Amino acid sequence: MEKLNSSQEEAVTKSEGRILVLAGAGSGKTRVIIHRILHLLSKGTDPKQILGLTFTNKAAEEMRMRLQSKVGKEVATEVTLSTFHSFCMKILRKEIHHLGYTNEFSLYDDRDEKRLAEEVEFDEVRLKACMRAHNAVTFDGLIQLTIQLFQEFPGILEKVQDRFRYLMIDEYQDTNHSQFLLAELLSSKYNNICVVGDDDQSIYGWRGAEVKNILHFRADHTIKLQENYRSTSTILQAANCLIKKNKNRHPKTLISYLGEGERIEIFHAANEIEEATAIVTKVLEYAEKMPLNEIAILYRSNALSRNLESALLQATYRKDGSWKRGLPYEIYGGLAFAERSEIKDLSAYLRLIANPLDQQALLRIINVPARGISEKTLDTVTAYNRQKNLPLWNLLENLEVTVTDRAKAAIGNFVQLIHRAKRRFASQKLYEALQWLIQEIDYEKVIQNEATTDKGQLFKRDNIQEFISNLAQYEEGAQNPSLQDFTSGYLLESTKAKKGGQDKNKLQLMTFHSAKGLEFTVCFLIGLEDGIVPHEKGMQETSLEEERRLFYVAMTRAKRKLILSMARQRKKWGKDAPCTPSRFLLEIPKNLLIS
DNA sequence: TAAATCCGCCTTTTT
DNA sequence: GGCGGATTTA
Repeated sequence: MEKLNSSQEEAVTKSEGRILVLAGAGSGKTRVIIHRILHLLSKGTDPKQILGLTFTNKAAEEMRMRLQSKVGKEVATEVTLSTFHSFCMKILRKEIHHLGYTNEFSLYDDRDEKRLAEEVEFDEVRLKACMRAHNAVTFDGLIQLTIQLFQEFPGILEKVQDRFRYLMIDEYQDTNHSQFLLAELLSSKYNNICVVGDDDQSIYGWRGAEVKNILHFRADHTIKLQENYRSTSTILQAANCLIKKNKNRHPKTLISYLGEGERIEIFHAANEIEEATAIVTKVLEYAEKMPLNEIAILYRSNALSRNLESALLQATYRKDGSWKRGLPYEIYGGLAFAERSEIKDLSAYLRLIANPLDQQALLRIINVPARGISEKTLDTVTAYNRQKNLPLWNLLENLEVTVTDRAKAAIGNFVQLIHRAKRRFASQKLYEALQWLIQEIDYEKVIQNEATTDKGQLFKRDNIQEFISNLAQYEEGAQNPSLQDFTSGYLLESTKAKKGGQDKNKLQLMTFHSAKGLEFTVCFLIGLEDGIVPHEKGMQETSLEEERRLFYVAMTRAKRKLILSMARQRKKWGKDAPCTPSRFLLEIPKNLLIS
């Protein structure tokens, strides 16, 4: 695949105007984006004027690497390739003071936001006022406030427009309303915007993504990339037939050049246990012909991995002349590093030290470890603070509420602690101050309390060490290291659980959703029963289309071999329940299947 | 204040 | 069947 095909060529060279590139699964989307940038550069465009927005850091990073290999590091770093969120974060850290926040604002994650929303009884107006009082911004707020900034201060918008004259957006089918608005604002002066995506792979509607953005994009030119370089024609035909049933889509048909390949296997097990053991047996067969990480087992929901995991642990097989027990696997979708309680606690301390208005951070750790500030005391204090409309922190510093003497003393100690911490963080290395803080508050108490097993405690301590060294690393590398920058970076860079050892030779297990963008030689799709695929809560007309797209995404991950499985009976919340095959299976032509 | 028990729910999760 | 959140109990 050295040369670009004709539609890829067209997508690369149409560099002016509003361009819609409908990039089917496996059609060389990233390659087109990279070549587009190369094409712009070859015409003498200043790399600083090119902006590529992605959804994930991984995608941004991959693009940067591929660009770097073509034009070298120096030019590649001049091109801005970033996620929507970090792009907006950079702007807001400079300009948000125009909107009544300070540039030290905190980033609230979904839980922080939810808790606050409950507090104000889901009153949007009060919520927004509270966010400002806390000097905090939510994920989507990063984008909404950037829009607001651009609308209220056209001068700032124009500066940004003049800087970024060529805009490219990856995975455009996943944009939500504010991302759509942002893209329109950014491109409205020079009118150069190229959006790349696949409406058939829009699977995040439930998170606010709007397929209509890509379905109704006002395009000067639309280019369809329909040549697939990933899968056999059998797999593609099946996927094409399935997705054709959707009404809301740009019609397209993927074509394969890889030959027919083998037919799709269908396997109907008696129950979920037998399904799992049968799959493991088949995996062992394929494992003799290829590295394990070219094989994936995909499922609709995380709960379906359980039986597989136990079957994998029990699997016995011969390798290098001796018998082994337990097939190595890697499972995606554990708790992200930043979501772990010990990391959230320490981040909350850092957030509070950086931004005393950050009330969610304050409330999270005011009694962690337990220091005698009870829920009741907190209730009294927060009620008073709402009534007086004072920041909670100021109230704590200047306690004028009737609480018990014990509580008063405890709060006084806490306030002193934070003041001491502030001085520490201002006067020594951040990571050293953090080490001091962990000792000072005796966080070990929390670990012993929360983790009952030795293993669990060890895990938490490891995570904390990891967190400290992350801070040290950050401090080393950053231009102007700051706590708020560090803590929000943690949320923005979804640092997933550290990938297991360097041994890449592990079977891959993940949900359909997490498989998007990946490919495997052999794919098993399991639990293909009505109620799971499509999910029982997604059976209405519109969500059914998204469920179908999700199944389509899952099918098109397979390069050479696709195996579909289901059970006649499956334990549902502890009880056996009969199952019927997924209605989507009926949409695959029979001649492509074997059972 | 913390432990113990109970109740209600159950998807997917790019930042 | 199992987890998180709420409520009760020591």
